[in-house]
Amino acid sequence: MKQSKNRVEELEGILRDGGVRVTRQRAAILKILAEAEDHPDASELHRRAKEIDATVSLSTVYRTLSALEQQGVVQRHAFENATARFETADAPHHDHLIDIETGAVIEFRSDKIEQLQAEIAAELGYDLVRHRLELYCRKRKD
Amino acid sequence: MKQSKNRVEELEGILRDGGVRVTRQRAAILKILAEAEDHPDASELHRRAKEIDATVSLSTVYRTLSALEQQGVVQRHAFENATARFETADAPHHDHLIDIETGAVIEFRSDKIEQLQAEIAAELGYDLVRHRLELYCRKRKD
DNA sequence: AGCCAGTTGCAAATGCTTCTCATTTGCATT
DNA sequence: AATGCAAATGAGAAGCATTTGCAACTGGCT
Repeated sequence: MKQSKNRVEELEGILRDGGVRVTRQRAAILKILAEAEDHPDASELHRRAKEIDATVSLSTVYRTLSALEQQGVVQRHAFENATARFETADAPHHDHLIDIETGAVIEFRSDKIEQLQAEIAAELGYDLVRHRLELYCRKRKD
Repeated sequence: MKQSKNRVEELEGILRDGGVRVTRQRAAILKILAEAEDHPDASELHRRAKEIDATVSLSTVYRTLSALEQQGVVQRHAFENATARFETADAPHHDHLIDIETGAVIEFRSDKIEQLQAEIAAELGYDLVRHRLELYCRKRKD
């Protein structure tokens, strides 16, 4: 929260450097993204962004997310039968554990798994470009 | 191929036991699925099924696939920005490597990764229910 | 053979996402 | 500060894969 202003300015800089204009609407969306601790979808981002700038349209949210994705500052996730969800791409690579009861998303990282994946691809004669690993879980009851 | 007739009869038995009628259309779809060596999507299945029974509609393909999925004889996969693809659920569990140039799907299995996934979930206080692991790769050139 | 809930084909509806287009706006240049 | 213009915008239409409503059929048990 305290740092989100800096973070937003940093993101705006990345956009400008990439030749992408920083409009009022985009600034609002960036702020929301920088503050988000969860993995909101487009319409949730729209809902939140409208509180900063009521003129933001859903089209613009989608267009901005695509632009941000291309600039590499946002990542799009398509979890099981759900709409696309987004997060800023500042954190190092990680995979996701999804609570199938609440939809909550927990990030994790396993270097061992990362390495095994590359090995498997290599064995099959391929170079690993990217991967998707999602664990659908239920909170342990006991 | 030689065994697909038996396989189809087996699948039909599963359906009947599950209280699901085996109609002309469903028999055609089952045959196609049993013969498929790839991971076709709904419209490809439709195309193939129509060669056996021209009356099969795309709606029925979708409805049948849902029924089969519920009976546990078919698995649905939603790979990156693509339509859902299906395969019979007879083979033991495996994950998928997708050739990002051709869309080809290769199955693989790593007990080590399976085990690591369960460990990660446990560490985070969860029970792993199911998971999705997809490797998006490019064929090694050299 | 006859019944009747389960199935079907068709078309219309969905829901997310992208696109079209007329209008506005950022911002580099005067 | 005013100008020019490509980029961006809002609103709504369009796309696309998938689902659904409905009237007409049909498995499969009696």
